[in-house]
Amino acid sequence: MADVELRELRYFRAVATEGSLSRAAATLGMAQPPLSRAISQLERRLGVRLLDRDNRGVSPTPAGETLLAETARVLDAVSAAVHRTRRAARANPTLVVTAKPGVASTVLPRAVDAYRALPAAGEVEILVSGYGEQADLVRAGEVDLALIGSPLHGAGLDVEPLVGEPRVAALPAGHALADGRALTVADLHREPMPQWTDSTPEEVTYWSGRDTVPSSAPLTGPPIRDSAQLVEVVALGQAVALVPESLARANQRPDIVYRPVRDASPYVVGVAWLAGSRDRRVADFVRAASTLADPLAETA
Amino acid sequence: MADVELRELRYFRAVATEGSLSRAAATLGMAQPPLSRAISQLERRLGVRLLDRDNRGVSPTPAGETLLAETARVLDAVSAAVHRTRRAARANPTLVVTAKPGVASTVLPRAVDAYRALPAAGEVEILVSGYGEQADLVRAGEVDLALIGSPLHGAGLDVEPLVGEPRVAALPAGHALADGRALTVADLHREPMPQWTDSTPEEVTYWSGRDTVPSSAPLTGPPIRDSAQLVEVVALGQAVALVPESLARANQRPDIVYRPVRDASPYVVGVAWLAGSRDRRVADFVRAASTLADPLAETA
DNA sequence: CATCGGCCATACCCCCAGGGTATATCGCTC
DNA sequence: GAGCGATATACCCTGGGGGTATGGCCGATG
Repeated sequence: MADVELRELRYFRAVATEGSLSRAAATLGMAQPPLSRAISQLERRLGVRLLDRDNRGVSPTPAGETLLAETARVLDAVSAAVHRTRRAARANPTLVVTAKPGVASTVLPRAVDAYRALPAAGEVEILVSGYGEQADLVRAGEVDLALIGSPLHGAGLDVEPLVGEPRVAALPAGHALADGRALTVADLHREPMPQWTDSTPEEVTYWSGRDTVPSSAPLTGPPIRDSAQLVEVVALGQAVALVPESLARANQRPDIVYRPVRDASPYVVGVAWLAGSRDRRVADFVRAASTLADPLAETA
Repeated sequence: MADVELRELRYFRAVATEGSLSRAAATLGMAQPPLSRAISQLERRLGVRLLDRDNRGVSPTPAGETLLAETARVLDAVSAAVHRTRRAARANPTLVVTAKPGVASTVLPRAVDAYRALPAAGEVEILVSGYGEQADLVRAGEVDLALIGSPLHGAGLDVEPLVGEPRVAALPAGHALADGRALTVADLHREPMPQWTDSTPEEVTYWSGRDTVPSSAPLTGPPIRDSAQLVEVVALGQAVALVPESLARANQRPDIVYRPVRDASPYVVGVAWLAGSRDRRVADFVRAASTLADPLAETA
């Protein structure tokens, strides 16, 4: 019994995220009644009420919330299974490794070169991916490895730190804190700081500098999606930010000053792969990449 | 397209592990032809040949091997989803935490007490589980947390070390190394050491002491399944072993002597939970349990 | 070398679960 | 109370998943 099927989970996810059976049916390309039946059947199988219905739609019960989270895991795992199996079938299985734009042209080539120097090295393919999607690509099995930046914690991923660099404060020119003194993160806690959209609690803590120095001050500041926006809002005087030194070097401009922050944790780039992978080539790559490690990485 | 269904994965797993369509059909309680068709269909959907057939059965191709591994992940995730959802539906969701026999009566009660002392603490249920099945219970969603022993690495699990203790050498009375000198793991590498059955490479490395001092000497020694067997084979002079100090204290007997091993890594008990869990109670439990942490745990 | 036995693939049939359409029912709004 | 926008129910139909029978292949066996 309780032989849940993927179709039911896909349906449930659609319904729970849409908040409506009829809308979900539309996006699934099917009629509403069978969907209604399928969800009821899923509830019967689990013996659990998953949705509260009323006349304006549906909303997940607590049990439904957990099923929704678990469903994401399952569907990720399925997608990963399909991708990995297909990739494994190719004659010369290629190791696919990804990174976001900046890292892809700096750290990644060094790591790839280190791997290619191994006697047992195979083909490597580099995929440049968008901001924040590296972990998903690994989980979905579309890539074998990803270089990700701090904070180095991804659910379901194993991570090995590679290289680190200090973080510095980015201040609008003429800001009160820009007078030349060295700063501490506590100085920044009372200032508005940019908020990355869709960020996890860990990311919020890390980018606000609260990973080393906790603070209960409210988090304020303009929402941003990428580092170009970050530079803009700082230049406009809307916020101060804690940024990797390399970003500071790449964005020297008269309306922004950068200052060291003594007690900020460093920005670390690490290599991540699916937790528990037994793939020989993945292990080789990680080992080769680790030879790039510098001492700063320890403090991640 | 490529809408793989769980039924197909369950079938594939059965076939791949049985090594035969007809035997798998029997264990699945169905006839062989539909199974054959289902597998062919799965291969068509993936566009990948999964099995090599011959007249004496089937064996997985490399792609089939990866699919088999991925299938385990998927089915684990599904089972976890079902269990967690059902548990979440109960009125007062109980936090279920497990440990193997020894740990369940020593470290676990202390951790549970620390959690119960929290103002927001809820119900806690303790489940005593068998050797080596703790990680599976967490992955399958049957428990929320597990106390596991070194080596603290479980695929798909997050682990926080709690308490550690040194490991000592267990030697047959009269053994050449039992003359009172302090030992190093290198001394043990040339001796036969018990081999845990079904152990992962990490476990083999850890229990042979090769995690701190590598060695290429062949691994020899009698297979064992639990610590009672371990004590027996040492007492009989068939092997020497590296064991936690607490096990040594619990098994004082005239035909075994225990000796410190200076450079052996400690035995650490940690609390493990599903990687990336955002469950409030799980986080509370881990935080409460961490207050038990002692300095030795750092070296895990 | 003819036979047999085990195994997988194919052919063919049947039935039901999953999907469609039509409609009932329920709350809210105006 | 009429209308609207939801979900649930009733009923039908079809595709595919499962069954049985059988064919083809290969190695073992006398």
